[in-house]
Amino acid sequence: MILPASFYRRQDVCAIARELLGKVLVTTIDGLYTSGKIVETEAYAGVADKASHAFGNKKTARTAIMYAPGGLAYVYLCYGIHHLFNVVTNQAQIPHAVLIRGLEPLEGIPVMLERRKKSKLTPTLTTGPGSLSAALGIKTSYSGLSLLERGAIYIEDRGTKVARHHIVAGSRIGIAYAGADALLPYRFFVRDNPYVRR
DNA sequence: CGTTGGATCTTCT
DNA sequence: GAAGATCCAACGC
Repeated sequence: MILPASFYRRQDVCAIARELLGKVLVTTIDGLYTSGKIVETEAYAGVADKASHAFGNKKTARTAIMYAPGGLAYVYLCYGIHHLFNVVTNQAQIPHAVLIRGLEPLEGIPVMLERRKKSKLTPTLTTGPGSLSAALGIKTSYSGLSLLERGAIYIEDRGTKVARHHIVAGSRIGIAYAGADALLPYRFFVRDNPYVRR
């Protein structure tokens, strides 16, 4: 089943990030169906989190959708090249989000290989947030899209459970500028999964 | 195997 | 005008 609004609109963004592990991200973009199991996520805890785009209640044209009720996509461009896919969580005016960082390919693998211009399946196909977005066809133009219906992008629960002892928490990647907040254990991933960045 | 640097462009100062 | 929630090919060891 597609994850409902009640899943996304809870208070605890870290719990949501942890529970997204094992769920399936599905896209139908340019008429092509692709999917993959989520194996790595990061939580961004809104106005008090220095690593978040919404730190200090900052609102810009780009970050505005983070202030919408949970259940939307937040996609933005990083380093001018990479489209990073996030899920908006919590209630309206509380700009929490979860970055999807790693995916284990399930369906549409030939399509993903074509989009990444690769000839064979290796973990680099969908390891890392920029790579997985490219493989699934996600672009910044999809920012603000609802994940609650069977549209271009949604997230499903297919009954896959990740055992608690297979989930590891650690510090987030690439946010050294956030000072003490860079040390928070807001990154979650599946232990020993090849599609998690080492 | 570890390190380095180039690609590329939106966003905010 | 500078920096950024990155990736990977090309090196040197």
